[in-house]
Amino acid sequence: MKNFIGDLNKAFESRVRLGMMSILMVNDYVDFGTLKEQLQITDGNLASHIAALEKLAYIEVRKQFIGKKPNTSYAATKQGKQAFAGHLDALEKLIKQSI
Amino acid sequence: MKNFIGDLNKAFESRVRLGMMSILMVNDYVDFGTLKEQLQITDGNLASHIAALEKLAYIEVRKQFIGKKPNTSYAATKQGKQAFAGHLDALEKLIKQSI
DNA sequence: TTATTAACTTTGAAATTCAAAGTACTTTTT
DNA sequence: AAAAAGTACTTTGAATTTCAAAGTTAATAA
Repeated sequence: MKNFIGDLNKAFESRVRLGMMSILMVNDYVDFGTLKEQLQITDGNLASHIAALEKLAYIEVRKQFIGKKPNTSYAATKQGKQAFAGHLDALEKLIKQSI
Repeated sequence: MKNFIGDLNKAFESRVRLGMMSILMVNDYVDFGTLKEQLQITDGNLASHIAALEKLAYIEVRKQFIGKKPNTSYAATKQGKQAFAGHLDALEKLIKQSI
């Protein structure tokens, strides 16, 4: 009976950030509006989760204009992907030992 | 790009409760001291997480004496195992779509 | 010029998590 | 017999986290 919870990354404990990273693992540059829609949260809430992941350098921001509209997009950094993969690893181990 | 975070169970967002349930999925009746040692938390903290899961009827309590020492043990209920399995399912989907 | 849109920031409240200390009851040690 | 220790808590309060709502900025559209 081993204990894997020590390998879980605190940054990904929240379901919102779990969802965000999951989306950003397979999509390069997803914009604010899309994230908001996918995660079904208010923009203030999303902005603060983004800030948390950005502070850890797990995601990066790209600001541009599409046509004449401002568009902010987010992508997982290499570090972010690595960290998230590690978290998923820990989750998988936990799942396996739970079966 | 589907979104699976809606299927995650809020009761299992905390790593402590995640760890507890993971232990109780494969071990029938684990006692307070063992859980405390495995999870590396204070007894007050453990007690409150236990209370949370008990309130949801995800775990049940058995109080007995072993020799002359009081011994309190916990087991996952059927509902608890079901709920946890559902949570792990959601996590697995999230993991799969993140690869 | 007023309204709208995008992407925030700020504020504050609610919820969560946690450690520390206290408690009750018993057993062990001195 | 008295003091110390163990088990399993409960209570308290503080720190952290999460969240929604409202306000902000800057640009565009009506």
